[in-house]
Amino acid sequence: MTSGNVMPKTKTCNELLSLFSKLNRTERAWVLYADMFRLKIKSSVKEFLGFMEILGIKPTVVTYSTIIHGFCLRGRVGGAHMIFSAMKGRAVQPDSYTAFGYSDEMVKKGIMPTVSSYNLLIHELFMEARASEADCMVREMEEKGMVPDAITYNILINGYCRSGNAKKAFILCDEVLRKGIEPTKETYTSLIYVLSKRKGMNEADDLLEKILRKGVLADLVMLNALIDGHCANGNMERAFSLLREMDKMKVHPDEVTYNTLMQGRCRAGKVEEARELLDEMKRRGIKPDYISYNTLISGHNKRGDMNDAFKV
DNA sequence: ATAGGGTTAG
Repeated sequence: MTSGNVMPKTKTCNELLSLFSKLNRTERAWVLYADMFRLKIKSSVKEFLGFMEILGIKPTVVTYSTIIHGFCLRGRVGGAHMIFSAMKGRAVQPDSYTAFGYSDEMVKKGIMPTVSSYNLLIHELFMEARASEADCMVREMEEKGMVPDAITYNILINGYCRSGNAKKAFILCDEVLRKGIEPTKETYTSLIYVLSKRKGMNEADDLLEKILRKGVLADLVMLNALIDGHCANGNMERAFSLLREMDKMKVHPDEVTYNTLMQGRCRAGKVEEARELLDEMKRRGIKPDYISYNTLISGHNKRGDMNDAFKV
């Protein structure tokens, strides 16, 4: 639990604790020993499964999903894919990872991928920019009679938005609505983000209005993305009117909001006005970060007034 | 029980 660079989440800890509480004293000693031991060796997952086996605790699909997640977080993508293949009963290369049950033995033990396991892998494929394979995964799920859930769709929509494929993202959003799944505010943020990046500011504004009408509360990240779109397209008036709307909606702007606005003003050659925003954010108790200063310094630099750049 | 989620510079 303590090894590695990934902090366990509360729920994970609860899981381990509940596991722990089911053990007798000797077994607890073994687990503690295992944990201590894991700090000194690399193959912690193998060890963990090994001790589980010794203790007669059978891993479930959740155990393996948790392991897949851990591998993804640590960038051990190959391992993640292999465990998933093993869950599907596909023969995997008999190497060190298969030693403790990552093999087609899993199917015999009744370990089959769930929607959650698929979601893990679909997300991983998007992180690796392997969108078409992610699509195949969804089809594979559906062929097996599994139903993609809201999380599956959020992964897909966000993935396509990040790669700039707005069309595909909107098609998926329609599909979600058709299926009666309620998109979340994060889904809409992804869509506003992609519209803003693709200069579709009218559509982005319309979408925000539609969302608000639906009763979904606008939030900071969503509005920041929209403000950035307007700044990038030189519509500073609209950007600032959104800032005022934020205040009205009691959504408190943060350093990202102000950095975005400062950048917009710098881009328009209004470095002094951008500098005023630095004071304004300080007055409002928002702490400028390194991006705030970089933005102003490079704004001055572009104009060649190095003295002012140093004053920032 | 495990899984997803967003914004700013260069």
